[in-house]
Amino acid sequence: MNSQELWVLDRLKSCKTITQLKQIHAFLIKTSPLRLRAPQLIYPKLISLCTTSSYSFGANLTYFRSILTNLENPHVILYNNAIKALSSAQNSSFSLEAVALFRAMLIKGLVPDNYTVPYVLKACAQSQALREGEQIHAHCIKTGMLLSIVYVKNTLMRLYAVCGVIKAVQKLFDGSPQRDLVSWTTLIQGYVKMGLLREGVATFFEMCDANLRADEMTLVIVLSACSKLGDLELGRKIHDYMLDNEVNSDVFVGNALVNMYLNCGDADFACKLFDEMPFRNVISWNSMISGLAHQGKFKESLDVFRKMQNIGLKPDDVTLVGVLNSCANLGVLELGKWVHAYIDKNRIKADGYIGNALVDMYAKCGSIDQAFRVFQGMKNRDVYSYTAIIVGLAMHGDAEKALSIFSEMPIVRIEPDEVTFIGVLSACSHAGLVAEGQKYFEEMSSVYNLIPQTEHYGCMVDLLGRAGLIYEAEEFIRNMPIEPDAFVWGALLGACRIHGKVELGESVMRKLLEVEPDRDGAYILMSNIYSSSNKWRDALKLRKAMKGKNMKKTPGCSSIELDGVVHEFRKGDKSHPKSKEIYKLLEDIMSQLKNYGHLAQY
DNA sequence: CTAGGGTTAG
Repeated sequence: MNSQELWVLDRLKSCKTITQLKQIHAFLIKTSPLRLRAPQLIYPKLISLCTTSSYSFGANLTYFRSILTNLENPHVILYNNAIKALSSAQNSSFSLEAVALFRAMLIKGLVPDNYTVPYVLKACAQSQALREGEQIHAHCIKTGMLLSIVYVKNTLMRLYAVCGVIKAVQKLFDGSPQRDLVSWTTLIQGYVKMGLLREGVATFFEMCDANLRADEMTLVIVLSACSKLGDLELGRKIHDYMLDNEVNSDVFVGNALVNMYLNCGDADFACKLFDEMPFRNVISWNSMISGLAHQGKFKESLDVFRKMQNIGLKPDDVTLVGVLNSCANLGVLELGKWVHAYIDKNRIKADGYIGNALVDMYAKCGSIDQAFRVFQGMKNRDVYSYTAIIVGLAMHGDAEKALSIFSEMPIVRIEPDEVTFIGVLSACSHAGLVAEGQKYFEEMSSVYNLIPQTEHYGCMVDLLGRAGLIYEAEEFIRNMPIEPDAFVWGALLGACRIHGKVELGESVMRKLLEVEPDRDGAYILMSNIYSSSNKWRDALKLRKAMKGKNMKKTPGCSSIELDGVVHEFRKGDKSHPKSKEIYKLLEDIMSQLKNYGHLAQY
């Protein structure tokens, strides 16, 4: 090899960009005796550049393909590398390109080996290309690969699992002579992905019975199933299994454990585990932030976010969605606005999850105009975006705008779902639009194939009841195809309160107590009905009857934000450091109100 | 050069 050739090879080694690579390529063709071997020399570097750095296949696909087709007698490995590289790209068109390469090599007479097939199947799974996957499945049956290579069978199972064809996953699993840990894990994953959580966990126990020992990956999936089930007892069982079998707790497992304990309601233990984790990543923090919010511990969730800020860990979009969710539920507009500014500053696009969370946050914090602006600024709106703004507008009493936005949905071809209709019906209810509400309720099933849930029946009872159509509301409940629950009876009792229906109220209260005997809501509403009809004696009797029972009280709770700190107040709560002064001020206000002739209502 | 892992809204 002469010095010029060595120089070229050296250049190739240190080449860092596609542009440089193309220059070397041009040089090779024009002046080097190596020109015939140019594709062979360029090709590996091109693959590695496309896979290791930010150079996307998208921009270089044509170049990439031209090199590959110019290779003389390309070895299967070259195709394998290309397919592997394409299969790890995010873009689904690259996955189809991987399938195209697979076809091309078959046409060239090359025989795909036990590496090619898992790669191309991975590409299919990534883009959920079920049709293409099925064709490759057929190829594997014909060549006998399916039976002889466990990798092939497992990646095929994975393809069907991500496409939601759980029956095909199970069939492959059942028909397989050798099942390793990956086969079992993929089967479990298939069930969990489909929401068949119990089946997934049952499969895990079957696996244990088959004397296979689970590793970290399997357990992460099983823990996430327990988390979604909210079954603490089951979750603890899995945790015990891990301790018994000395499963190594890496950051994935740690996160899954924290998440499981949070979603199953043991927040204290979750915090303890979180604190003890030797290594935490952004997902650990996200798990805490959204998990605490899931448990209604919004203030604690924001405290965790603040700690995350203090250690200087950069939040990602999942963090921000969680924080916005907590802001929305606490009404903490200031922090919500800060998140919005942060999003703008970091050029995160306010679309998808983030946009929807922003709309919801502004709506729940009372800035409906700002919510609307964000909604309008979103490029990609989905059913969640529409529902957030419709529910928000309904909450703010702007039924007209809520319904007008709802009427846009068919034009942009977004199907409303059950929650959208909660917004639509409550908009009608608050505006007294009885006929419209009835029309929408009817359309829910006749046009959109949605089955009304008790919440929707509750909205309808509220709609009729508020409008004073108490008899119609009762009739509506009698004709319900499902058993009325607390939602429905509560709505009717509320209507009795507004319209001073004492006798009906008494019978509705009994119904409400039948379905929800241990909550105080029915008593409170009824005692309010008595009080507002000046039946003080009855109100007092009811309060006394309540005291004798051990009722679950829905605690009155409010919060304010001051200089970035959330202060939370519960009924009878004296834990705030300035509690004495606060109560003193409240008393002052009450006595001043009295002086102005205001009578406390309850 | 092979397969299976965690967090996300109304």
